[in-house]
Amino acid sequence: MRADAQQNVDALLEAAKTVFAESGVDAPVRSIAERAGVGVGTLYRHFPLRSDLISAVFRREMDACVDAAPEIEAAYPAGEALDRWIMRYTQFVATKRGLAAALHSGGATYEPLAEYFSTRLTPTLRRLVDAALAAGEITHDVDPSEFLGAVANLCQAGGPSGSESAGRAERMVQLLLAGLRSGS
Amino acid sequence: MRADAQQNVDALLEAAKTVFAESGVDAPVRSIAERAGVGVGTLYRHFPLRSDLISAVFRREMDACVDAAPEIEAAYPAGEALDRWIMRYTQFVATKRGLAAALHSGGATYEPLAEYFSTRLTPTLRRLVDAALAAGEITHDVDPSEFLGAVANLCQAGGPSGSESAGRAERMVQLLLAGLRSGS
DNA sequence: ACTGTATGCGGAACAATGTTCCGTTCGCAA
DNA sequence: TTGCGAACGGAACATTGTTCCGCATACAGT
Repeated sequence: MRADAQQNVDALLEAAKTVFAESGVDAPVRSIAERAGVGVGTLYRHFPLRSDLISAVFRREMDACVDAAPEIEAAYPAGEALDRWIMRYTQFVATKRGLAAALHSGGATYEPLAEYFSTRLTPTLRRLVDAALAAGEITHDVDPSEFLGAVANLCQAGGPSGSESAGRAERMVQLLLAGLRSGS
Repeated sequence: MRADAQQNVDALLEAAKTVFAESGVDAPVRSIAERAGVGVGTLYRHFPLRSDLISAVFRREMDACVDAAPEIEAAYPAGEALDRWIMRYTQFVATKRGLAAALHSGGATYEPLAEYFSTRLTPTLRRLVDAALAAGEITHDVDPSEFLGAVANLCQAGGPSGSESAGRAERMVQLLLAGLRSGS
């Protein structure tokens, strides 16, 4: 790869990270290209699909989330470890405005993102749930993929008018976790 | 109101209902106008905000959901009534592709819709929850507005690749309901 | 150092869609 | 029957995703 190309890729990733944080993943492509100081053609050359750019930006943080699991597992009993990791995950998703929506848009556009998402995160949750079940700390099993999707959905901002989102997502996720423990 | 205007409003509502069911609430405005046999100008005259059209289309069904509460309350014990009504609500939201997303888009565009949504549904859930609490059938209180928002979010289609949505939303909503009953 | 070429660049051009505007039509009341 | 103002239709404009292509240039080979 030519040196200038690599430079542009880096600039694009940096710009995208900033713009996504500011305006969510639905931010206009042009604004990203502009902030990176390149033309839209350049952006599309390196990231033919919008999801490629999103994937590239969030992949690192997803991995960080996965990597946090082992130490949480080591430090806490199975049930609490599950809770703590899910809250860690919740905070990750909650701060990425529009990530959840993109993930669940249904369209094939975001398939690769969702694919990577599941591939990395699902096994981690599977292990945590199995451990908690074995320890008898939760009573219900769940499909990890479904659960991750559900939490991501709950993290979406907004809500019928009144309720400000501060803590809303966390509370609902905790309710979901509580559901894993309810009798029968 | 002139007779032809009323006719067009009806045609637009009918067309919108069909198109929304087919393609979700994000369907192009033109396609609705076309199906109704009117120009887009006419559509915008009667429904200046996109949300006005959506509101008008779904208002009736929301009301039906609210109206279902009393008979459910009369027929079942408080706890089960809560469950049944929430599942009724879940099915309503789940079949309206994009409704939840619109509701939670955050933008002021959908405020009136969300407003109406909350105004009608929140008091209903408040009553059901209070009754279940009083009967000791659930142990946690929740903010009705938050809970309704959470359920709507869970009803959004899709999910990280693998999981087909058949029953996914229902399962997660039931987990949420179970959370209301968990110890402490 | 020089040069030729393939790689990469920028942005104009195209397509889809929401929204506005205005000349024209037509329902309805006098 | 007639006149007016409400209502109509769709062209025009704005925004945004995506493609395409003429031009610039990094880098290998000499």
